[in-house]
Formats: sequence, structure tokens, C-alpha cells
Amino acid sequence: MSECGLKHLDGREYYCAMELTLQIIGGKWKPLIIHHLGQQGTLRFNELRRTMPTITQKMLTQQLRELETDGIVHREVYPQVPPKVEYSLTALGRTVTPVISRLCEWGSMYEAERLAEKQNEAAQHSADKKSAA
Amino acid sequence: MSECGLKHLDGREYYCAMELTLQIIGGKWKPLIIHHLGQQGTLRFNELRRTMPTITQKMLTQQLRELETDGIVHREVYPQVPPKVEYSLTALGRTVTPVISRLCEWGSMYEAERLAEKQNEAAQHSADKKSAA
DNA sequence: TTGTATAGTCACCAAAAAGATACCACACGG
DNA sequence: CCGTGTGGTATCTTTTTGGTGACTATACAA
Repeated sequence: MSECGLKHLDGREYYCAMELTLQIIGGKWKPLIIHHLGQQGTLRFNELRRTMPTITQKMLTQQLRELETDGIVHREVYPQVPPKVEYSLTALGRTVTPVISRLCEWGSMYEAERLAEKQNEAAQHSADKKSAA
Repeated sequence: MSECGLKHLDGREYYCAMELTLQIIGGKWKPLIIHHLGQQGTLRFNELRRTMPTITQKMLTQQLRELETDGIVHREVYPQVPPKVEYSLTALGRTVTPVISRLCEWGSMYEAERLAEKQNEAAQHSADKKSAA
């Protein structure tokens, strides 16, 4: 699966395809953007922004531009005033949603695992208390 | 799959399980470390270091400690001198290797796609030249 | 005795990423 | 004429991340 020598693509450096993936869809916002666009289909700039209340305008613009140049997101500008710009996933972008889902699934699994561990610890703790008393 | 309200776990903040995943296995080095430990089984500190020639000692230590506290990596210290420390994936850690594989696969796909596009462009370009001549 | 290997830690510095703020053009509503 | 919404850009500051070099202890080899 991944003979890891240094490679170059579009000015990017990576040793392994997985690194390339993370460069494209990794980071704090991109997975979220892709997720929302995957769910909603098409969203205007401010619609997308309202979906992620804590993202700044700059970050959203920046991330969308990067996703666009990477061929993940399509940007449709309507020459109106006030401006109207719609964002959607490209065909390539839609191929990434299953990967996002995997990440989601694993996260949920980890979350559940951790929660169960904590429950165990808590149970252990209260058992200790009882036997000490 | 992911109702995205703010959640907390082990002092971490996230809106979506996928974000949690990226906090744990994201970043420049962690996927690589997991990948190598997954392939090799058990590695000593400097063995691992030699596998990733560009990582610094500080970073490797740091990332390994984080993976350890997140329950992904097991750290076995042999009380010898000179020191000997072995790293391996925990059971939980081994569950992440399929996810890493997905990322790898998608990256390879993207890589191939991009390369094909470039070939097309190049072909187009030389065709333009010919028709111009 | 000096050098090497082991697996680190610590203090400091540089670079990159992210965030805050102000500004733009223009139309519409009141 | 003033404020609002639209989709941005430009600039500055803060935060996070990554990297450098020095230092540790000890055993073994030359």
C-alpha cells in the first residue's frame, strides 16, 4: 500500500499517499466543510458560515479556495449585486465523503471506548470506597 | 452519523467525531508513526526515528507521548543501561490502521486522478502546438 | 581516556496557522 | 440618508507548532 519515498504533486511534498490526503482534506475546517456540503448539496457562502458559527470569514474563504484549487469544491459565482456565490462538491469531492465517514466512525468508536473506560474507573473508584469503609 | 454539538472528552473540544479523530491521529507525524508501528509491530525509539529520517527527537518523543496518553501506543521501558524502550500499537491502536489505509487509498486515487489530468493537459497542449504549426 | 550509543529533557527561537479588525462595492428598505 | 446584507480582501496580532542545540547517566568498545 504505501512505499514511502518523497513525492511531489502540485508543489506539495509527501512521503505517503495518506499525507497527501491529510494535506487536502485535513485541518480544522475542511472536513467539516466537506461534511456539510455533502449533506446539504449546495450552500451559499453565508449559509455555510452560519452552519459553522465559530469559523471566521477569512478562514472560510481560505479553506474554500484551497478546496476549490484541489478540485474538491465547485464555486459558482452569480454576477449579481449583492453578490451570490454557491458552493458544492465536485464529483471528486463526493468521493471523499466516505473517507470522512470513516474518520467519523472511528471517532465515535474511540469516544464510546473512552467513555466506557471512564465508567469502569468510576465504578472501580466507588468499589474502593466501599471496601475501605 | 454526526449531530454536531460541542462535546468534551479528556479536556478536548469537538463538534463532531471526525474532529476528535483528527485531534488524535492527525498532524504531520502521527499517521506515519501509526503506519510504521502497524507494519513493523514493535520498534525501539531510535529504530522508529531512523524510519522517519526528518523527524526530530523532540517531536518523536512528543508525538509518542500523546499517542500513549490517548491509548493508541504502548510504551515498554526496559530498566537497562543504556536505555531500551519499545513502542507498539495497543488493541485500540490497531483499530486505527484501517482508517489510515482509507486515507492512503483516497490519496492514491487523488494522485492518479491529478496525474491523468496533467497528462491530458499536456496532450492538449501538444495538440494545440501541432494545430498552430 | 575518549568516543559511541541509548532515550530522553529543557530552554530558547522561528515559522506557520489562526484570529481580530477594518475596509470595499452596491442594492435595497425604511 | 442611514443601516443592513452580500462576499469578500488587507493588515495586524496572537497562538500553535516545529526545530536547534545543550545537557543528562551509564555501559561498552577501542
